[in-house]
Amino acid sequence: MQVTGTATQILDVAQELVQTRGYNAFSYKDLEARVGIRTASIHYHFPTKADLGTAIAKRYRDFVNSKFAEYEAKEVTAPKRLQRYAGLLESVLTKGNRICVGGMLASDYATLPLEVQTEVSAFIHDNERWLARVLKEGRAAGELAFDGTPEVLATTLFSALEGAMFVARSTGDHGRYRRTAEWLIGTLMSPRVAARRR
Amino acid sequence: MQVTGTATQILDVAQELVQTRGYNAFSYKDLEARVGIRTASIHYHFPTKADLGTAIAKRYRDFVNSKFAEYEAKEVTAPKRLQRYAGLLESVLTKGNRICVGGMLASDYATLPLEVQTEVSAFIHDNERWLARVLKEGRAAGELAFDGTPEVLATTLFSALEGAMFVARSTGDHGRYRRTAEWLIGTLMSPRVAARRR
DNA sequence: GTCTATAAGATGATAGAC
DNA sequence: GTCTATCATCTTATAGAC
Repeated sequence: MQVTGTATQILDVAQELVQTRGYNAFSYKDLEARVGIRTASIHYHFPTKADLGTAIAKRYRDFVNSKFAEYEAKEVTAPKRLQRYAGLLESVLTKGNRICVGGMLASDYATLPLEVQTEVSAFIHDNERWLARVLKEGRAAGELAFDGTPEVLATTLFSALEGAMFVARSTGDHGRYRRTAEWLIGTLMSPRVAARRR
Repeated sequence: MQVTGTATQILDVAQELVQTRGYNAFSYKDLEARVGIRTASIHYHFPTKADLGTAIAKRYRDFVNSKFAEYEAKEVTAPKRLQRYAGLLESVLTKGNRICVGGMLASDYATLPLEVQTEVSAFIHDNERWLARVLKEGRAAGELAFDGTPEVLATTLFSALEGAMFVARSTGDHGRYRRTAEWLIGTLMSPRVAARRR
């Protein structure tokens, strides 16, 4: 049985609409039927759309950050941690053709309220920072081999996976996401690349 | 001195708004002041927003396809052709913080009129097909070295560059795009060719 | 907390005059 | 081709009753 509070229900529904349609393509009216209360009542919980957008972005960032902690606790090697990360985004894509909240809001960036923009920038920063750390440790441990700095590769990985979600959705081919993720991680583990570095 | 027709002017302004704000975040009203005619007049040229969106997408796809031909004519090696391609998107980003029309519309995909969706899918297909061909020929010529199929790497490259545009814009750091592009192309270049470049 | 009622403005589009 | 006028609807709220 669902014991979820109204505010959480609103966030759940609104987040799904952000992920499928984008920030500018959903309205309080869209939430009405799905949540089961009137738009005026939704405004009670989230006075403005900026408040709602900020809450969605903050909650999602917290969620992903908690996944980082989980992957570090459960997986010992860098390749496994990267696979978990790629798998997280893949599950988002698979579950209702959704896009990562961070990636979708990044596409809406120019039109977002300032507070939401700040959250989006922070989300990207969190992701890239974690990826860079995993990459750095993985290279130090000899589990990964790559040229350049962990930071550059981190932003490349993040960009590629987020972009792949859009591409997969627009081509109706989720396999495109999976193959992109596998190529990226596979290349980082490749002996050929390892050999090149010596 | 005039030269540019009204329809073209409308397309120019509307395209810029698509690239900066997205399909759902601009209106005929936004075009009014910038084009210098009333919304009713814009409806004369493009009866519905779907017509306008389709025209923007088609024209942009033609433009990019013409660039493919140009790069093949002007550049002989695969790395150079890829650098030109990455440079094209970089110029889009640098010129007014714009996003590639294809990438931005891919982010709006679920809310697009069917005709525009079809154009977006075709745009992605065109880009991936050209990239796959360049990659395949480059590997055959010994200019590039990579694991996996040209097709998988093509979709990875496209996803990464499109994603990097969003990331660059949301972080206010265009350098992120450039470094991503350089890492990707640099990684593909064989040790032999890479050594020759120094 | 949720409702009805209402508001001001935006939006996509059409009719008909010039 | 461009205009004014008008439209039905949507959007983001706010006020006040229950």
